[in-house]
Amino acid sequence: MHVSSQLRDDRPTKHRHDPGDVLSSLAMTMRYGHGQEIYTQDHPAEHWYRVVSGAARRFTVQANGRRQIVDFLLPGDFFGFASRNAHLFAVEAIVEGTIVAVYPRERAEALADADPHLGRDIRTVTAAEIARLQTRILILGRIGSLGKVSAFLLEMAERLSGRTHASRTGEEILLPMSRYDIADYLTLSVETVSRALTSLKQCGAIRLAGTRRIKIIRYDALEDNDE
Amino acid sequence: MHVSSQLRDDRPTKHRHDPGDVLSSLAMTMRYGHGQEIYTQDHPAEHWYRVVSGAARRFTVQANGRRQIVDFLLPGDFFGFASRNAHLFAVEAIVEGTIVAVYPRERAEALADADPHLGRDIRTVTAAEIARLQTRILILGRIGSLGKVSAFLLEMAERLSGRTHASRTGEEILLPMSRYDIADYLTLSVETVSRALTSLKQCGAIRLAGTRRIKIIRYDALEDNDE
DNA sequence: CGGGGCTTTGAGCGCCTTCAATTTGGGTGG
DNA sequence: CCACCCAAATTGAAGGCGCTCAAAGCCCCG
Repeated sequence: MHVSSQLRDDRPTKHRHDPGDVLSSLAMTMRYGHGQEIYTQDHPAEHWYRVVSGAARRFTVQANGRRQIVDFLLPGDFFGFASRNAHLFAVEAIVEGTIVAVYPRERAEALADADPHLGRDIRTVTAAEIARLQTRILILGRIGSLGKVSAFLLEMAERLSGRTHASRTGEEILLPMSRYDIADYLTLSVETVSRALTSLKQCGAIRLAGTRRIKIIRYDALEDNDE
Repeated sequence: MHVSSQLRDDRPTKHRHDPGDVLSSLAMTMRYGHGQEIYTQDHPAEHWYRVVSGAARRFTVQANGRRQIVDFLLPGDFFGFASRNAHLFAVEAIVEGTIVAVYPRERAEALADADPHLGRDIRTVTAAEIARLQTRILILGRIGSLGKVSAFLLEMAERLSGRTHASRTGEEILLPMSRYDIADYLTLSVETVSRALTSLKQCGAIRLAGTRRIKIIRYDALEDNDE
């Protein structure tokens, strides 16, 4: 299955000075296979990153062996700002052929020092990551599997289909991640995720074409699952 | 009960150029009473903030009426970076007499434009907030009430007692928040939080003096609750 | 066409929630 | 200073929901 077409970064540019453009002189683009690591936990934080196409998961493996996915990284997302010294989490590509732009941190910082506009852009980008994580906490904080899965679908629909929150055209989305990934993202078991999806399908809120093509039929039905 | 003595900001300064010092020329200090709001949800993001003393909670009230606490803000924590336009969450002081430094965002940004060093410091501060939120996701992602409450106690012990992770002197910590706050922070019911604390007390991991003075006896016992 | 991983479905159980009652403790006014 | 008061905290009992264990499809890829 090819997901790259769905995941291509074709969002409209919001700022006149796109951080990616200004930084592009420093960028190396890397290509990763399915499941390939981009960096590991405790790896020195020598770079900033940006997903160009594909998708990745940021995660950690806890002492009990359970894998916790901190968040998913989609086209346009910057990542790697978390720490000044070493990364707290590992990052792996999810889909085959994920393209990531890599910026040497020291030189990027120097560039930001010289260009206040870039500095502002970077603050904007980090603020966006903070907002994303805070939204994530809300999803995790939900109780009930239907609420979690519903919120997850709404989040992915918004982040995958060009972030245009208003344009709920009901277009199909193509999930780049497996049920296991969703489970470790929502802190649910795989079985519960599967049951929630079939439940949503049977009540007419979504339509499933294959396992990863999902069309949201009734947004209100998903939003009403708030407990 | 007076908690202000415990919560005074006496952490050692890590950086030569403390962002708070450089920004201090812009700072207004505000004082808030118990439960008083610092800003509300959807309030225009016109300021940056820093907790000087006391404590605050960042939260939202969901459609089902449940209150979700996104994180606690303790002395030294900056907050308000989340969005460029409007705050996604409300912030309230928890303890009586909480002191908060307030910086006008536009002028602070201008100052950051002119002073690359301040720009870096702000990036460091936002990176710290990102790391805090990511750690928070790990705590929320735990399953089991003992694991959540244990992780919460370890987090608070580290953040309240000078962030010196190594110095596990076993000193008492004074929780600034109620059981209800802890419950809404961990997505548990108040009763479960209470039961977990008594359970930890009875197995000798912690000692309770009153309801908010907690002494951690055996750190390893708390860390072993990782599921 | 066969294999193996991913997904779905089923049954029983444990843990957290809910509802309810009691106790503790901090704050206030006499 | 003490008694009162009410919110916060604790404890108990019953039920629901998601997890675990188990097995059967489904689908992609060789």
